[in-house]
Amino acid sequence: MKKEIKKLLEINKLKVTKGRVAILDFLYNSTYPVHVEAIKQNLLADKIKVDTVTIYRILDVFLKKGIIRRVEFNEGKFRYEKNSSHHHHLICTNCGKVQDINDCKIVPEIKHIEKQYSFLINDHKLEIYGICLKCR
Amino acid sequence: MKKEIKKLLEINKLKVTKGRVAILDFLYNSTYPVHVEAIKQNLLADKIKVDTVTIYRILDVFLKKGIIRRVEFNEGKFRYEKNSSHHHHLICTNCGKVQDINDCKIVPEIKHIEKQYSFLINDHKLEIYGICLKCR
DNA sequence: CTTCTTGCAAAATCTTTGCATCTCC
DNA sequence: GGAGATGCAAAGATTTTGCAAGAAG
Repeated sequence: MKKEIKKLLEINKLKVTKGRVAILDFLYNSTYPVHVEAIKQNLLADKIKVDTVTIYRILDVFLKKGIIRRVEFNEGKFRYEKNSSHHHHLICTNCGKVQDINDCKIVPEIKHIEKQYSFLINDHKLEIYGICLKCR
Repeated sequence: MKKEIKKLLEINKLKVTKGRVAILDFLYNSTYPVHVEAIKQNLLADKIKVDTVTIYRILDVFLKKGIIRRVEFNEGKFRYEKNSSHHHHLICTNCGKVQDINDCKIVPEIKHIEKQYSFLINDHKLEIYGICLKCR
């Protein structure tokens, strides 16, 4: 649904351009965080040519608007994902596959840490590393 | 205690050089993960000159031997820490300070995820972001 | 003395910046 | 038409590689 993508851009006072629509569409349909290179390849597969620099700039704008999130999985580069509800990640250390975990059950423990360490906690990330079913 | 550092190198069949001793000493006395640049500055403060390339290579060797660990906190560069017992990190998003959390109470939840998602889990990382006491 | 380690130079990656041109509203 | 977005070139930052010289055991 391209309409919803456009609406999302308009709500955020961003001009509707082919690059922004395509990137937002891709990120909103991906079930895990992706690299800039993966974004670029996906656009190319749809015959949409957008310079890498522009991709970075579009991602920056989305990040500032809070539309997306930026994460790192010890790979030396960033991944980007839609800023949906709080969730965590399962990462296969063999094939690199990333899977979302949607039910976070550690909030009580986080609250406990907040008290214990006198931190004002805003966010937390849980990454779980292992071997996926296919790679066994 | 430089002696223990040297012993650790010998146990791992690594030649004892001033760079290795100094870096290992620094990492074992730091209470949180540090950047390459911080390592370099620390060595310089002790009048120990080691090329940045050499620092990377020393860290690589330590990583392969399992003496240290490499982590990322969404900063676009790696941090390194001694490979001590399992623990997590509290990160101040204002001043960048990182504090270790030594008691991990989420293992039962990890076990549950392992079953639920059919992953063979090897490791997990919990990062908590907030504002530290000083920065409030 | 032999193997492994280091330094220097250079390159590879990923990301950011400057500026002129183009596009959306 | 004007503000904002893009492409291209170039630069910055972090990390890796090649090779000759040096140090450890």
